[in-house]
Amino acid sequence: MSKVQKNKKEKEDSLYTAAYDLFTTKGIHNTAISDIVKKAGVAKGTFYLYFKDKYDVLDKIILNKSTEILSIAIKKTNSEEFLNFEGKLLYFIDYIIEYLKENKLLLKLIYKDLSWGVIKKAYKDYKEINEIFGMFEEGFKDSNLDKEDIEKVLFMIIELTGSVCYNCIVLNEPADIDKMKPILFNTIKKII
Amino acid sequence: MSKVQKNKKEKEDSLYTAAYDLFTTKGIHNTAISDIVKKAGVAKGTFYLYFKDKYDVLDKIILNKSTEILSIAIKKTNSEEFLNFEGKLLYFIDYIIEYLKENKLLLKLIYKDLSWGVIKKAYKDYKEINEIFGMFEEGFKDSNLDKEDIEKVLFMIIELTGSVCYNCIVLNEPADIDKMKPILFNTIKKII
Amino acid sequence: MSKVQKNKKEKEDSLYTAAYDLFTTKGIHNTAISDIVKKAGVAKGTFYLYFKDKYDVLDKIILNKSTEILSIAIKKTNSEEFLNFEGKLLYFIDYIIEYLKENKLLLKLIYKDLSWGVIKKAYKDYKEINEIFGMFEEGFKDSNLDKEDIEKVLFMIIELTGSVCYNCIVLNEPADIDKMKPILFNTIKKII
Amino acid sequence: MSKVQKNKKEKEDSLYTAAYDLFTTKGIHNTAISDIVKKAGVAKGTFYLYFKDKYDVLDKIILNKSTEILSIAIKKTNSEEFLNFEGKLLYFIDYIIEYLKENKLLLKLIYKDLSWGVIKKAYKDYKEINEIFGMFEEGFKDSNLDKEDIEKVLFMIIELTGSVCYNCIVLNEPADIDKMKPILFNTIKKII
DNA sequence: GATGAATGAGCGTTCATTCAT
DNA sequence: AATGAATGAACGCTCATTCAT
Repeated sequence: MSKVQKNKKEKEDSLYTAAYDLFTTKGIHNTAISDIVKKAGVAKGTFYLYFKDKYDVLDKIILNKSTEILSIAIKKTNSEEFLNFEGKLLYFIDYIIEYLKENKLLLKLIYKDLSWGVIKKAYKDYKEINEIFGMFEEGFKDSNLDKEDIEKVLFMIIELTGSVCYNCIVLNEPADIDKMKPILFNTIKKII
Repeated sequence: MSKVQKNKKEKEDSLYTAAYDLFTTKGIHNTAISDIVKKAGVAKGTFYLYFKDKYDVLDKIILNKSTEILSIAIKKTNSEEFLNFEGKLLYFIDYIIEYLKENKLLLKLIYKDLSWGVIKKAYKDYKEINEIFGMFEEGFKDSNLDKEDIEKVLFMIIELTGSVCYNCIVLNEPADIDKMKPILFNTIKKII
Repeated sequence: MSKVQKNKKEKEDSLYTAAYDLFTTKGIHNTAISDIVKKAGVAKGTFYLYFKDKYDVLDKIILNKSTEILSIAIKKTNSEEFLNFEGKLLYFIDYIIEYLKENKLLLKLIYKDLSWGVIKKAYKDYKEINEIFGMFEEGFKDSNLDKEDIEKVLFMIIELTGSVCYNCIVLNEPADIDKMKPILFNTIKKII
Repeated sequence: MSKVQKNKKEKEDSLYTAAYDLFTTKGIHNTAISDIVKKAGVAKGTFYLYFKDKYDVLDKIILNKSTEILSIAIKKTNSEEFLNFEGKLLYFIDYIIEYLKENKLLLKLIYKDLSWGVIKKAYKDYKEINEIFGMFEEGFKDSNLDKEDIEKVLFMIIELTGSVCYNCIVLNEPADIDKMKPILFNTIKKII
């Protein structure tokens, strides 16, 4: 990588980092582009060399972070041995919950704008996300559900888990995440 | 009600209506207070006699509309006869889904800011919402779940239904709501 | 006029005056709205209560000033006695030339954006401008030209006079206005 | 011409062409230097190797194009035979009008900034433009006008023609150019 | 209670210009 | 000679909020 290329990468990265820090601490609404560039230590115009507007950075951050989490979780899950699919899935979900428990601000940021569409996009572009679908299909191979229905069940489990995480971790409603987990896991067991 | 009081009520109502119309059609972000007062046909200063700011109206609208929907649904459900609790619950949920299907813009508006906290608040203040909890507790009376756990299950069913409605009706992801319904109902059956 | 109305008029007038002064001295391109409001002694937002943007004030200034000049000139001309139409027309034109000679900056400002369309607009709205057309038609009543052709001749005389004024007074090209006048007048005599 | 010099010429030409295209289609105000270089396919810095700023290219374009038109018109006129000076002059003017009728965008671009000064400059530098003055002086040799007055008459005819072209072709005011032509030609006949 | 003119901080965005490569 | 990433002053414009009437 040339010196110029390296410098560009550094600027872009510092903008990402600054935006992420401000979005999570001050909120998206309260973060101005001038705040981001000030924190990143670059000129205002530089921002527009890399991003269209505030929501452009946000979208890219959400996609990156979401993919990162799922990627780590699936990698970790695949490195372990399980008796059955149920155990594997619950381990995977538990890993994500524990991760988000430690990254409350990240959870707050990504949940509101994380949609099934984003996940589907990541699924196409990233090998690791693809593996989640693979794991899920494998787990359901003995059932009489077709591929589309399996996807719908996965969608519901993800949405349910996401909702529970957001409400319990961020809002502490209706209960603490640790108190909620057994019920959630029980529910997921019933679903699959 | 005196003439003055009636006039006040009219102004407040016109502000509510104008705000609701603009929020649903133009979006919250793109609606300014000046837009609301122009549409409502009142002076700018008048807005501040009734509301703190834009988000104050929004919160009140969400609370009102949410309560209204749930209230209608529970009233309708109570006017019918059912063989068992499962049938009753699914009828109740189906009614809400069908309602939101017809009111896509409303769904879009309330979902993003509808939290368990709002529902809990409505539950304390409105008789009809209270009945939903009553119906649910009644349905679980034979199980060995305590009151808190029952509430958690209800919470999950509501969150799951809300997520499915938002994704399928507003975003059409991962499938049309009518294609998703059987899976959702099946899942709810498994949960209870 | 109420106090509020008077105050509004004052603000608008001060914006007009400030804009005119800056446009003529610094040029349109080099005048920012912040300059105008600073000079006018009002807040930035106040500008937008009265005008759409910089070019909105400009258009209105051009229309006002143009109408004003023509209005004064026709009034003055009508107060004098003439042997024939030719004398009357040349007096009218001479009056305008002398006026613009004393108001070089105004000439510079209005010429570039003064079009026949603006004059036609003023002709419909202002009684005095209308009289110019009347005077012209009266002068041509013995010719065999129809109304439309008379208008075309008037148009050419105005354009020619305007061009000569701008070039000779503002740019001093190809000669001083006083040296050019005889040729211009001679030409106009030939035209009518 | 060396390869390097050829390359330089190519770059400069592509900048001219790009600027001309953008000025005529998007307008001068709405064309940024970044637009020009993008269209020309050169780097931003390269622009400054050839031009001072946006108005530098503009001035050069106006001078080039104006000279080009006049040059073609005089060449064409000189290749024809005429009974008298009047016929020759009107042919010359008509040629220019027809040319501008087909090049509305060019007319729009050059008119606003085309001054007698530009023509005088071209007259000194370009042989063909010089011939126009020659033709004119030749045509007036029997009158008792001195050289300076002849120039003034020429100036007025050019300004009048220019005004009529701009208003009738670009703005369609006060009439279509073809409807205006007879009156214009008649007027010019009267002037000379 | 109701008004709406006035405010001005603050926003996103542009773009001519520079200069190390 | 050519590049194009970086700059940052400057801009137009918005809009929540105030307050004299």
